[in-house]
Amino acid sequence: MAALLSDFLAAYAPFDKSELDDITGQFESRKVKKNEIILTEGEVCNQLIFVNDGCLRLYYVVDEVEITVWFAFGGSSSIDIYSFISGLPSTYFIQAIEDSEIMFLPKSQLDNLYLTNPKIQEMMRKFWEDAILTLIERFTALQKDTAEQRYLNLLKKPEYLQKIPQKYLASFIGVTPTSLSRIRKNIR
Amino acid sequence: MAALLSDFLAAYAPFDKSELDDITGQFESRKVKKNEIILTEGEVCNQLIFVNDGCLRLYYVVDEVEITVWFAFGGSSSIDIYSFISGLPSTYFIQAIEDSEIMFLPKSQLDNLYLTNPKIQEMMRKFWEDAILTLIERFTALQKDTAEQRYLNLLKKPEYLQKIPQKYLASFIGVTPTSLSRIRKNIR
DNA sequence: CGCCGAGTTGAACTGAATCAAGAAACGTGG
DNA sequence: CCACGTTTCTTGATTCAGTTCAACTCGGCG
Repeated sequence: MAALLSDFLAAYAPFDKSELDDITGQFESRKVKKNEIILTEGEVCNQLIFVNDGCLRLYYVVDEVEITVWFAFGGSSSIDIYSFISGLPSTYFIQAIEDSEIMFLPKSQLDNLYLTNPKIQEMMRKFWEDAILTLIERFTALQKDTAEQRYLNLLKKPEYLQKIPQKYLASFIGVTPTSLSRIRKNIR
Repeated sequence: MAALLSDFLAAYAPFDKSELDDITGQFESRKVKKNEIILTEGEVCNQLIFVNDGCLRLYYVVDEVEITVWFAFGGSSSIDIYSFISGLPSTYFIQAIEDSEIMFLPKSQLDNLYLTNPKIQEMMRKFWEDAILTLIERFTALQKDTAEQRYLNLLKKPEYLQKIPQKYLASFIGVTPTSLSRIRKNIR
């Protein structure tokens, strides 16, 4: 049923079966269509969003141009972390790249869980630790790698190339679609 | 005595006085001279480092060139977060920019604290949340602001300009010292 | 079949890097 | 407290990676 989500949570803290059932039972499930917007700029991201199946992308818009910063595939989470933590209105959108099934838990409910089960603190601590490692990797890549190197690294993740249109991948690695096209040409 | 550190910890979880004394008592204190290296590339960063007084910088080296990624003033922490979390050897150096007094807590001791006081989980969760907000802000600035805008933002933090040599500030905002010099020229 | 969005390609442009040389600031020892 | 050497900062000339704008091609879908 919520096996993927259970596995996801169990990776962060030593929950037993009944705890996992209790926690996953508090998530609500929802199906979203391709291109549907799950979070809009200006809203507060006050839900933990977990992708059961499909793929979401997180992006922001500057001067009419969309900058994609993250993709979430089945088995992973998709949140505007900044808004979620700070409680401030989001500057991001979350959109389904394909028909997807998502599970979400309101932050208010998470706050309750903090009080009832101390392992939730540990889970979220480790969840954030994971997020930090990813953020630092991306930050460093942006600072010290060339666009071509960043694209070569992307090639190691075939699921990205299969599912995600090139125009989204471009801003994800920090270039324009035009440049990404040229990078691909050079590599062949 | 360890008042700064107490305040720092208390900002993250509702510790009472005796808990704070207990925790801060487990930190060791050390004085370091200007230019002294506290963490070297290749070492694992297995200590929480808190700056009591002075200023440290975190940087890495690519092709003989130093890239500074963070400064820590008195009252804040200075860790290679990536190595600390992952347990992998660090790719960074931590160096004192001026004579400083630091306090540090080995990770093994932090792991013990996790077991003895559940509030420590909460503290570290919120500590990471803080770190994430900072990381995202810097990531976004690097992606969407021009070098000049990033410098203008730096101007809002006078302590940076006072204490930190320009050559360190340059890579911190993602440009070469040469470019920073030109940016400053244009602004006047 | 025709259209429309995605991707490619070319030409011109631009922000920042690089390389090199000179000026200013700093600190260390006499 | 000054003099000298070293480091930091500035400035100029050139190069380069990546952007911008525009035109064209391709492929899928109504």
